[in-house]
Amino acid sequence: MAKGITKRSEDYSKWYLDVIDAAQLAEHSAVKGCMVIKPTGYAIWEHIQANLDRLFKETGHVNAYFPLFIPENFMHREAQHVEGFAPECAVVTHGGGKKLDEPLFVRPTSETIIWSTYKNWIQSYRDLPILINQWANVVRWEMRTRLFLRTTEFLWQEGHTAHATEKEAVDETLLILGVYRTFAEEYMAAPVFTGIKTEKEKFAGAVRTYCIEAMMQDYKALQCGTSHYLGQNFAKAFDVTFQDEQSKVRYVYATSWGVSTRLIGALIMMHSDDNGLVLPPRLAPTKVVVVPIWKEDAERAAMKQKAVDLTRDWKGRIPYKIDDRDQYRPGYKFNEWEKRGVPIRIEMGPKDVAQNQVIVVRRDTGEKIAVPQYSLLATIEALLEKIQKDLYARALRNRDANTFTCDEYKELIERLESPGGFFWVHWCGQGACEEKFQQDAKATIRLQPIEDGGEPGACIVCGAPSAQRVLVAKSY
RNA sequence: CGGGGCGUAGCGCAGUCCGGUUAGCGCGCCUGCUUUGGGAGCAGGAGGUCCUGAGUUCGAAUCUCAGCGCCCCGACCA
Repeated sequence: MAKGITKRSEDYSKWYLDVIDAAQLAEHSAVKGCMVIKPTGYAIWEHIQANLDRLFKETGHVNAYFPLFIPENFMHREAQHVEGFAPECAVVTHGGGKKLDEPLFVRPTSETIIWSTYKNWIQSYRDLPILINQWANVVRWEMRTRLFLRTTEFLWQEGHTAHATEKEAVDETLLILGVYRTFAEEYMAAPVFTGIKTEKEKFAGAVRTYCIEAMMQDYKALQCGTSHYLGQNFAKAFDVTFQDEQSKVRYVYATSWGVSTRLIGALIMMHSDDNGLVLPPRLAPTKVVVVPIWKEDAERAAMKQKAVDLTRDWKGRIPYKIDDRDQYRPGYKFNEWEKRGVPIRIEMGPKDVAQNQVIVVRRDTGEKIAVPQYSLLATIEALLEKIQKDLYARALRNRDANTFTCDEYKELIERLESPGGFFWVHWCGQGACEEKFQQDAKATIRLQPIEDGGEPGACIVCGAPSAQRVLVAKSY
């Protein structure tokens, strides 16, 4: 059916790239590792931005903007941070035709430039908390890139907050984790596991990294967002102190958190199918496309007019398009809008108009129903919500059906290889055992549960006591 | 950085081994006519630094040397 899109079962990786191409989301640029985000792809990002931005503001955050460039010495202030990020940074050595006295790092993340600024902003407990977010681009010189999932330059938001107490900072970290979870579930229709990264996987410079992890259709994990409790690491590195109510000088506590254009990759890999892009309605730039159909010239004008009349009161309620292009036939248009992921298509020809109805087609299921024109708007609004819920339910079923507990190491390695999935296993907490997953199956511990709760057991690798299970999977 | 593949029209490719007139094909694009309820048909047409540079030759997309770039697979990562 779908020309030009590789089937998921044949080559998942190729399918992913084909969907991006067919839906006109992005393409490779003249610069290695960097992509051009095309209007449709960028519109999805704008919807992600708009909704997250509102959630951030509802939880008390404000936006600001910090420089793209970071003086080299800032990067070196926090030992873990520089060790983690310096190898993948782009560095500017010349400007205005002259060699710079001090090289400037293109930000891979903004903790250092921001905390050097916060030092000037914070003297008293009355200056706290600072709850700032910025929408920005960052650069990480990755060796291997994939559209949306990992590009040299990518767009993201990064929140950077400053607090008087550890508790307040930890609460902030968890608050944002909750925001990310809500956004993933309610907007992306993406079920996610939340948890804590291992020492090996945590953010360079963090005390603790929380994350949301989602399962893609090929059963691999994708980290969709992170929220870091940074403790006093950056406050100490940049000497950011305040006087508390008792006039005592103390270091500030910090958090940082972010999601990126990678989320678009997650949307594609969770919901799309062999016919192209499938988008959750809440993030779809165009939610409904109306395709008027005609046979004769006389009908053409009438059908076009009918499409306009039909959608007259939709403005401001539903983003829609009328595809009345003369040069394409209906079949071509149906196919095109399927590839591009518009959640609902309305087919409207002379036969339907004669019966005061239209044909409503769901992108996610292909289901076609005849709907009376008088109730169309209400039907569509309800259907969009239903599609949103159904996509979540389908993704959840896929995850549940491929998430297992496992207690035999050999079996774990085999099953990770084929058919794959998420595996809850006991782990003793030692890095050596963690590395063994990686070596034997190229799998990693995606997260540890936040709450202790599960039954104790024995580490699946070494047999040492384990308090709880952790989630192991292959990942992007 | 290691392994593989590839640079020829907007896109996908053939031609290269074995040098030879005016460099082809499919898709897309433009014009016209017929079409239009699941990717239309016919006719005409536009579109090329054959990745770059040097060399060999009467003659190079094709041979030689050097360089550049991209994609895919691994190690690093949101």
